[in-house]
Amino acid sequence: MKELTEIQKNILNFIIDRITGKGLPPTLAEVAEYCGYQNRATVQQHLWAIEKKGFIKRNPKLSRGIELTLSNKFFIPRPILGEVAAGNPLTIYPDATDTIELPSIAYMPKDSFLLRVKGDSLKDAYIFSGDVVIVNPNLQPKNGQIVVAVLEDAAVVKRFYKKADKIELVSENPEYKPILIDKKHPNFKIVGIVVGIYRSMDKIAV
Amino acid sequence: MKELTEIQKNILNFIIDRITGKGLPPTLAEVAEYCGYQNRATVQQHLWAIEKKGFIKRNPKLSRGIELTLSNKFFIPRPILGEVAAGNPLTIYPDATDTIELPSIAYMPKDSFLLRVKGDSLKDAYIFSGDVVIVNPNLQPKNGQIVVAVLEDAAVVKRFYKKADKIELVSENPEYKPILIDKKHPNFKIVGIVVGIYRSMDKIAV
DNA sequence: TTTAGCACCATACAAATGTATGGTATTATT
DNA sequence: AATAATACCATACATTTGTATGGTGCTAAA
Repeated sequence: MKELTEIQKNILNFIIDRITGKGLPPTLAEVAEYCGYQNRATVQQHLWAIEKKGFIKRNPKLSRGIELTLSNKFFIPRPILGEVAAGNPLTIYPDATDTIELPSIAYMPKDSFLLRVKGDSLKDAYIFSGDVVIVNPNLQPKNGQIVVAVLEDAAVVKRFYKKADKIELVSENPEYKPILIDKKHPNFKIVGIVVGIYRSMDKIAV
Repeated sequence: MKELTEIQKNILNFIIDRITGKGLPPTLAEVAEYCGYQNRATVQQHLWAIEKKGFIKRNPKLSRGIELTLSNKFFIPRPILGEVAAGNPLTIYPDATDTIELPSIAYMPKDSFLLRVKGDSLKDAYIFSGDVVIVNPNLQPKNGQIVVAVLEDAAVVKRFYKKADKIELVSENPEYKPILIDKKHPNFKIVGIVVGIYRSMDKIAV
């Protein structure tokens, strides 16, 4: 399978976003608008190139007839934004560091993103180093939910508990002590809520 | 939510089939063809009725702009083939016993299927009761991989090890003893390999 | 008896959609 | 120097698509 150019990658990612987000492949016009093109013929040519390289399949004459052919449609490559500490904080990298083949059954709400967990402070919540967590930034955290938070420019994954005027972030692992943060702490922000985890088994298989 | 008529149910099922099967909602013309109608206006009226009763949402002017609003527009109930024992064997039921809320974008690949794990014999492999495992029946098992096997009409999830003339299926949990099976055992079959697990977090959140 | 809902039909129309053709410019390879 | 691939543009065309309007029966409720 040949490599895609940067522009082709960009278009393919847009198509994947639409399919996994809205559940609806885009029309040529929608791709053109996203890319800022003045016509659909340019998109047509890009799609033809992407199809020739084997990443999509087009159903001729059919509106929105773009299918993904990635690994049998079962897995969709998605960027991992960075690594997040379950134990001690780590920085979230601004650019994607890695990609994972995420199963298409995994629920990816709009705007949500992936982080790979490092450390074992959540092992009693059955989340382990190497697991990929799906983070939804559009939800309000409830007590007991597992959240991703940024504290002093570093990210942590912990259980969230709301107290009178403070927020408590606790690890399941008793080795790590709970963190207490004032609600008005300037360098604290809830990034999102962990809505699911995915683990590929080939890491474990010998 | 009002009841649908038989015809409306039929159309809604066709729409769900298309979305979950092909990943593409149908056009009015495709529904009309499926129903044997001579025109799209009839479909339009049916869709209007189905939308009025709250089962779908239409995006005006947008081709294939039919969204499902069942429980949450992201999720569609899908059958789980059965429960599979990580500890003691359980039968795989021929009919769906339960449904999992899968994203509406979920194309299930032709042969793969889902099983919900019951029991704790795999807890040292970090698979827990309630997790959904993704099973691929088209792979040859390698030593150390986690497989789904049928033994005497019951299914188990265990680690696979190939011996000289026998197959050993072991649990991670020492409470359960390894199973040794002759390769030519008549009522033994490897169903597939666990390629991944998916866990929705709202089960765990308090 | 009137009204409402259901289940179709036919026809018409503007906009959207995929496709086709031909053009320009840049870059990398041969 | 020639060729191919990439990355756009403009214009045109036949279908497809969603929508609108109006009509015919039928059935059940008010």
